Amino acid sequence: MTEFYSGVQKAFVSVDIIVFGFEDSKLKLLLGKRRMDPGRGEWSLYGGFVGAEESVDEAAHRVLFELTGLRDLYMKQVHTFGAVDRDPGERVISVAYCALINVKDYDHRLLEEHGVQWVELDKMPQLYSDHSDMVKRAITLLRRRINTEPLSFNLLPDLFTLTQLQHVYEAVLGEEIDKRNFRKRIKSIDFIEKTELIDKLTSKRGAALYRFNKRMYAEDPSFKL
Amino acid sequence: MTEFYSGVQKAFVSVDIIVFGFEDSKLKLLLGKRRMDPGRGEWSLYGGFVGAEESVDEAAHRVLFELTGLRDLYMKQVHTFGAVDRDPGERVISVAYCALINVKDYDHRLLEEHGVQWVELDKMPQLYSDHSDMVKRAITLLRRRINTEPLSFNLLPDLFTLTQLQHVYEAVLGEEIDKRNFRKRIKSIDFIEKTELIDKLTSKRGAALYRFNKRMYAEDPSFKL
DNA sequence: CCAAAAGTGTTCCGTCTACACCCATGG
DNA sequence: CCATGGGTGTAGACGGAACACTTTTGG
Repeated sequence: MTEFYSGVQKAFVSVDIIVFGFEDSKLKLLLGKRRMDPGRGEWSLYGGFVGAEESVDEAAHRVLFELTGLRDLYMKQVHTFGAVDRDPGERVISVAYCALINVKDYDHRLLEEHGVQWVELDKMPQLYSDHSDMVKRAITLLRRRINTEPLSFNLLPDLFTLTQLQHVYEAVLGEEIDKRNFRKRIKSIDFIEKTELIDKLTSKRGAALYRFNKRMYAEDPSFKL
Repeated sequence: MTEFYSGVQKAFVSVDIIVFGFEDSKLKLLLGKRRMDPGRGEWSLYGGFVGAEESVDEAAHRVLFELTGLRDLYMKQVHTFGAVDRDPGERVISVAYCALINVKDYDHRLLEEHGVQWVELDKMPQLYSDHSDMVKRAITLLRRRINTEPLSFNLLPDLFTLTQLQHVYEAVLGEEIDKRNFRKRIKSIDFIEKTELIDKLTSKRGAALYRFNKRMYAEDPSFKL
């Protein structure tokens, strides 16, 4: 049995996480400058190695927790990158994951601690190794799925206004959306609940706050925007 | 630098390939009974380890070539499976790929040589380890993409009738499609060319043979069925 | 001559899109 | 009182879904 595995080399397996946030009507991601070789000083995603006693998914959640201090965040596997020389040092195969978080939940002290910062997607610098490809894939995934899965709420606080929600869609899809058509569609989705609460921060008149009702969604998990 | 990688264990990385074919209006896949431990005798996908000097994608193509003797087949990465104990022997992380081939191109002598056979998707047995999950993911991927990417042609010969093409869609989507609506949509796609050739094998009257024009598609790669 | 598959249009209905004005309030 | 963002409805275009009969020919 061991003979069956012989003659094949092992590899390091890592996870790299594309963490998306949303602020000022812009899609942003967490990037840092590498503090270690190889690639010291280059812009890069946050990542880590898969340990011997954890699954790849678990590793991704552990690393995301390290980075954000948050658990149970929305995260999906994006793609696995396995070019021979993608890491200049050793053979490292990396599984990219995409996470969505509400920037407001993020403890800003952690930014410095991990040497990362929020960078607007539109102003993304060139990244280390194949990390730019990882981001590209993650965005493609987001765009494909945002209309068929209730992703968007993960980028917002529990309570949000319809204008905020619309801005999320506009930022992800990169195009403007008609306000009245958007709100019409939202009204037809019954697990997006209007609350009695009103947000007076962003407008003088005040805007109704809405909430994503997970239970109601779980009962009939279909989504079409 | 080497110190940076220390304290982390390496893992075997493998590829497993879900090979879809289409015959008798049915979607089928290539499955074999494992000839080796662990899991000897269980139904399983065909796979192999990623070598030290090849990328993961290259490994997938190499393994697919081993299995089919064919190159340049349509293949996409599906998902990476990394549960700690997914392989009872060693830590093996596996990247699943999905390939589409025309059964007619497949050399049937290879079936026995590799101990595999075409199994109807609807009659798929329980598979080794997490291979059933791999198949499930691959199908989800197929269904999502068949309407937005020109996949379907990869399951058919170069020349095909519209009825055959419709059967591919019906098999993948698992539902019947209205013939007139289907043909109307096909007519509006200009890179599906009608040839002067006629297929007299499946019907007495004869059916026009069509062809997917890759060049025309490459010029304007948009697809919507 | 009949069974078996190929081929062909129209109508209806629901959905998406375009589009402009009034409201409430803080400063 | 006015600037700012919140909130609302309708008409017309478009695309998808339903639906049945004629044609050809091998056996």
